[in-house]
Amino acid sequence: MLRELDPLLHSQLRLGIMSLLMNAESAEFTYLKEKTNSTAGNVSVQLDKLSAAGYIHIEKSFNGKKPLTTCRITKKGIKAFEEYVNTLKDYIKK
Amino acid sequence: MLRELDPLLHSQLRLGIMSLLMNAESAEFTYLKEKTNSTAGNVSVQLDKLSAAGYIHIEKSFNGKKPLTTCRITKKGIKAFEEYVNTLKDYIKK
DNA sequence: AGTATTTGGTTTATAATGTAAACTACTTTA
DNA sequence: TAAAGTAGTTTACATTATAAACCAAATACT
Repeated sequence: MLRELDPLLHSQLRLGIMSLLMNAESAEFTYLKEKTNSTAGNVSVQLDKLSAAGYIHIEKSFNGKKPLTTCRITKKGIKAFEEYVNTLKDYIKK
Repeated sequence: MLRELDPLLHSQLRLGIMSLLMNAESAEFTYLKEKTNSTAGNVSVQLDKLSAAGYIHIEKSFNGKKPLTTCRITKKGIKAFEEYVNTLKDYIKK
């Protein structure tokens, strides 16, 4: 029987963000927005959800006078991502 | 930049159904319902969507007097599934 | 100097989607 | 013959994703 896929990760944009954060020590808001080819509003909402779940850590600071949002994946986030990938493999294997 | 994931396939239940159909010549409604651990209503709706997209072919017949719904993946469905998996790999690779 | 425009976001409203509950039709069992 | 089971479909609701609208500050025009 097929196992459940973590609904928080099974969303194109959130999965994309998590994927990028798995491969970088940290990433800025604008970088995530560009790489996922998404809108600022959508990225903002999804970052909040990932943060609320404890999957990422968000730090808000300033680059001179411009706001700067930096994101990092947490240990919990890494574990969740890896579990998601393991479960997913059952779905996509031939 | 991350590519788009076919939204028709990026749904737990539809992906599960397609995964099962990729690995079987055909499958009955009740089999799909059990393997995906889903409800009949949900399976019915998602089968219709996959069928409307031309990803599967649905045949309705009778097993004696009981209705029997049999599903088969189409060439288009196989292609879409394979493309989905290829795109997805960019998301889940480290 | 005043006013567009851009940057870097957040909040909110809407559209789309998934899901289960309710229903249909027929069959089997008590 | 009434109740329960099988095999689904339809419909209504709740969740979700997404973009539009908005905010605050900085920079660029004229």
